[in-house]
Amino acid sequence: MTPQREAVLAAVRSSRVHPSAEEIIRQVRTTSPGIGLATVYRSLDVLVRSGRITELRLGDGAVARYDGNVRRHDHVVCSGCERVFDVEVDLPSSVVSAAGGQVDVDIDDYDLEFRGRCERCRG
Amino acid sequence: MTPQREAVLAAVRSSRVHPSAEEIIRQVRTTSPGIGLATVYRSLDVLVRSGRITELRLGDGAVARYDGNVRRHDHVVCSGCERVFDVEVDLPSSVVSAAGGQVDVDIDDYDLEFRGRCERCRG
DNA sequence: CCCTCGTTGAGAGTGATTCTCACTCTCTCC
DNA sequence: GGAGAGAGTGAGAATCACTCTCAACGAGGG
Repeated sequence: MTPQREAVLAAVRSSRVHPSAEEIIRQVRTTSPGIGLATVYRSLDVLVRSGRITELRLGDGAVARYDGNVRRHDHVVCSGCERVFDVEVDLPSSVVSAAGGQVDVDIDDYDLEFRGRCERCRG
Repeated sequence: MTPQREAVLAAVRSSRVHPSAEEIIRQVRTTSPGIGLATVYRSLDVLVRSGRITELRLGDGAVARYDGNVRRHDHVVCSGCERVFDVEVDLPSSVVSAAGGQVDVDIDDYDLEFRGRCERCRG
């Protein structure tokens, strides 16, 4: 762990908004002004591979977002403002086994993303 | 609907592999050799907006894939070969309402993606 | 000290997608 | 049975998020 990687990790962990790489670099540069773009991307990659953060592809999937919460959880995305909220729901194992029963794949994980309108974006 | 859009729609509908734009253009050019790349992307956009096909972002989300099956269904992605399989599972409405109970969002849809290893990629 | 090796920052490169623009086609509407 | 308007097209440039390359740096071991 180099100071740059620590700074990136701290930025992801302290954010509540599932930040993109661009938001992370903006935050990190407030404390480490000289850090390079490539270093941030490399640090994110290292942190994802070592299980310290997770990478998310939400909504249209165009940009990667990062989550400092590595406990299993799911997301709700507002289709108006694209904000992302964490939720903890229990997917019955019968659902997973139902999926596994339909194709010859050993399922070991899943991603569940809900979509809707938040209170600000309704009406 | 122009001939180009018909050709793109036919290519997506006839494919069983959730094709990317690149795979679609390759297929479409076998019957419409002069079609341009931009036209294929524009046609895909029109078809998605009109609900005739759906766009998927699976796995790392780097490339968009398209699905001619617009009935609600979910996907299993092999983490080895990245092949995508359709499954029809029933997410209990209690799961959706549990998610909706945790955040102030009116949830109207969800995406569920399973990951695992297919029979070819095991071992 | 000095060497090695991993890491860094800058900037070029990449791949998927989108934009721009001149051109064409298909409709009206005289 | 043109004329003009508007949508759609193909080619190529542009964009965007990200990844690679490379020279320089820096900590640790001998």
